[in-house]
Amino acid sequence: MEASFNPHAIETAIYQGWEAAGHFAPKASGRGYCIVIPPPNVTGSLHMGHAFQHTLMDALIRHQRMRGRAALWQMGTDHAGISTQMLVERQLNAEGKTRHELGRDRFIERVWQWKGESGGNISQQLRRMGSSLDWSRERFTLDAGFSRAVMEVFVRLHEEGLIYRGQRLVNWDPALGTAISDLEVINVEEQGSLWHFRYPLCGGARTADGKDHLVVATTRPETMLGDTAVAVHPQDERFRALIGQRAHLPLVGRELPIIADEAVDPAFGSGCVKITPAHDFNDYEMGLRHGLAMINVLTAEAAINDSAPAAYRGLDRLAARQRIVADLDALGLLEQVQAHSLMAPRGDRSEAIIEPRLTDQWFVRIAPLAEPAIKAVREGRVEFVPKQYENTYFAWMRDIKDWCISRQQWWGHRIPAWYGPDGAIHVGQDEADARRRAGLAADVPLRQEEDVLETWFSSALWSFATLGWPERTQALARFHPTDVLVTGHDIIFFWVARMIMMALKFTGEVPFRQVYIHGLVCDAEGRKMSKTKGNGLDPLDLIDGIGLEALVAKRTGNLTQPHLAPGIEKATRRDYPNGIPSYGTDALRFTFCALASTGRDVRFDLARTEGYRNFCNKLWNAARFVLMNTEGKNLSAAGKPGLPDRWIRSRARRMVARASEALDAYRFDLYAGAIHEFAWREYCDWYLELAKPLLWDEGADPDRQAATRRTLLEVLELLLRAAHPVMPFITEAIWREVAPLLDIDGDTIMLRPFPEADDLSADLEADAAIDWLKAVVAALRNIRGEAGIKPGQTVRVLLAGGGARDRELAALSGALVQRLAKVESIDWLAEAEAAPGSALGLVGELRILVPLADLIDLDAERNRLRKAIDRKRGELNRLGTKLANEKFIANAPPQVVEQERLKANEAEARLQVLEAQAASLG
RNA sequence: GGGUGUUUAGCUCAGUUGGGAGAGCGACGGCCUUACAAGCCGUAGGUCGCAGGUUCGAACCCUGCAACACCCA
Repeated sequence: MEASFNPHAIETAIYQGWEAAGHFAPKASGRGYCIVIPPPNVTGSLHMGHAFQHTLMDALIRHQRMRGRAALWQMGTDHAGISTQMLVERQLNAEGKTRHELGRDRFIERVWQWKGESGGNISQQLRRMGSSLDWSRERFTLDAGFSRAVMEVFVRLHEEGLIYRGQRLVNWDPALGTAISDLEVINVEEQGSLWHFRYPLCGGARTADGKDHLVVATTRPETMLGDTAVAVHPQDERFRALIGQRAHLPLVGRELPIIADEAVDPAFGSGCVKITPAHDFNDYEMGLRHGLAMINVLTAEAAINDSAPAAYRGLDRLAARQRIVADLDALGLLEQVQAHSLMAPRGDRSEAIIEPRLTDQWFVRIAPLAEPAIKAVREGRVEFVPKQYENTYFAWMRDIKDWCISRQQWWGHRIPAWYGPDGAIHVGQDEADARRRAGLAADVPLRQEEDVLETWFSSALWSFATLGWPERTQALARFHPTDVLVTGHDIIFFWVARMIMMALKFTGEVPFRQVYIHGLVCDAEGRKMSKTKGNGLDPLDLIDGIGLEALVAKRTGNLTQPHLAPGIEKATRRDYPNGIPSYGTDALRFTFCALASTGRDVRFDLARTEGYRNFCNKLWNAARFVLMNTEGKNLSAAGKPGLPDRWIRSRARRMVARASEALDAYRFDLYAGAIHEFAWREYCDWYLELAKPLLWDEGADPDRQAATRRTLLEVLELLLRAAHPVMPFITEAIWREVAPLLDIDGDTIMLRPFPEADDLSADLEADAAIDWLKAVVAALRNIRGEAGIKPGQTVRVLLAGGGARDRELAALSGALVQRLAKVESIDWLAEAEAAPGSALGLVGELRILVPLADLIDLDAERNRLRKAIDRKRGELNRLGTKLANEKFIANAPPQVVEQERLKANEAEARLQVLEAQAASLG
């Protein structure tokens, strides 16, 4: 083995070996265990969120695979309708072309071509993460089988009346030229204005205070072109008399009815509201209630259309806004303009301002699907981890709105509906099917719907369509419902909820039994990592390392807002003055696990990754040590293990129990902690050090030495298996060296069993003995450190006090103590013998004395004692007050009181010893 | 406006049914001890956001407040 850990030398080759050997496929027999990957965008690239969740999923899959389950991690990618189409359109634009010039078929061809070029990117990156995905079953939301599932679902929902087409007010993205769903709209607080306009009253009517006009306030003046009413609150005395009268719509010349509606807030603005049913969601509802006309005044590009007066036609909405305000002002109808902050709706992809717009769209009638999905969670058939997120889910599901599934786009599943010459709609799996269902002759001309389905419609089928549905495949029977879904809280509504609804509807089963919701990956300042903010990191850069200039170029290139580049560059140079060193996949994975506590967002901290890279190196070197001391040596199993051997096995049992429990509870942080603590703090810090003196003692019993060598190997091998789910590469590399020495069959650790705590026994005697030894060594090291005794210098030790148990343990472990604390001799002070001037350490009743002679600085020792005495006095004070409290004695459970008494006695005794020692030093 | 979460050592975070505050990193001091200086040994550092309450006893339970984050309208 190389002298230090070098991840590059091992990772790629190991992964290729696993893949070539087919180790990622579920084994033929055994109970199934399945996780479906949240499908990454097919042309996307790996970001920190992916790296995070794939680490967790891979740890779960590897753990279950090692536990003997037929573990399937189902791979697949998403066609990502809007973002992929946007990307390709941008490429076209760069060439000076548009998709419309190309036409639908050639455009789609072009997207497929792009998928062919860049679609392998994400797969390669997932491999670099060590993800044990079953590539042989890889699916794509637009592949033939999946598309069939999508068509099947659409047709059946339509047949049952759960999909309908209708004219509704939807969120319209003018930049993309398509409707989008409520979830794809992000409301951003922005500074705007509130314009107050006068609408003259018709027929000489007057307000209660004698005005001949009403005042309406709006943040979007241009929509006034589509006003069809003015509304007031029915109880509002100021306007009560005007209800049923009419107002004059300036610039347009229409007369608007004045209506009464409870939804009007009399306290907002003037108390009168202009109503534009075709361009505002509240107004739309009111329009339906009152049977108002709905006048669409915007084109698909959000310019003013021909329903408006000629003066405004063709103007962009913002230009029209200026013109209208100016014109009203000129007419003396602009009463005032107030600064006003408002929540502006923007498209999550395009960032364009969304316009509510009345269009024909396809919808899923969602309430009948939501009901069983709510029930499934309430009954615990789907369980959220952490449980908290169930409330989020319920809240959304309870007042869920019908789901707009049509998109005016080309890249996606084209809606399987055909229009007859009479405009009638015929739905079927394909055109022939539609004809057959409708009983149409072959010569009746049909025109297919132009719209495609939104991406989330197909992803909603992910749990079962990836497994072969609508065919009744073996995979479906074996792996569905899947065991757990691992995903971020940002897509509970987009995806998790919809999968639950669709799986219940079409398979009668929940899609997964548990949902583990992890946090989002944020930067050191706690901001969500994102490309546009330039604060993201590429997981591969952490694995491979990257120089500063390359990092700057990467972060500032391709920004959607190029003006941010200088700031990003500055921050990058500040945060990563030397670029990023290479940490390797295992260190990165370990970091993610260690940071993944209870579903909260994680601030990614490179210092942690560095620490875990060091941990990898530690493990690597421990293995080198073990191999050096075992290869070609006597490994006979004849000898009896010694106390340290028994102790480390006992500790290993505890580690395995903690690790398994943590993984089962999705506490990846506790799992990582259990591995880290055992490997470093117990196996390396203590066990290897305890093993050295025995291994290097030429006079030692060969069988005992062999027993220790075996223990070194066996516990290391066990540790590797326990750690494999989180650090697959390094554990595999080391395991291949270690396994042959133990005559273990098999060529990969990933198919070896995960350790079972029950296979190891707890050894209380060894635990106690080594605890004693550690305490004695710690006491000696403390004396040495504080007194400034040179590391190379040996000391003599006298033991005094203590009981029979201390004598027994000293006899057993004295030699080890000598070795670990650089002690040349240990002697017991006779009962009556006076102690020489010494530094003192206490372990229970046992006094550990290091005779001063000329070794130590007297002042340093006085100081040390004083600190110990102060600490002990403080403790005794606290206990004293507590025990003097009659209420405590009366009310606390007797065993607690007893426990406190014991502590007080012990503290008292120790304090006396310390004080006597202090007195003896003068 | 409604909801959820967070607030513990300089930083990032643990803290399991309420019973003497922990880890990693960083800091400080000392070490090239034949696996590892990506290491070893030792040390220091916290009014557990604030204010009340329940309790013999609160980081933990209850109430209010504040700051921050996210979700929804």
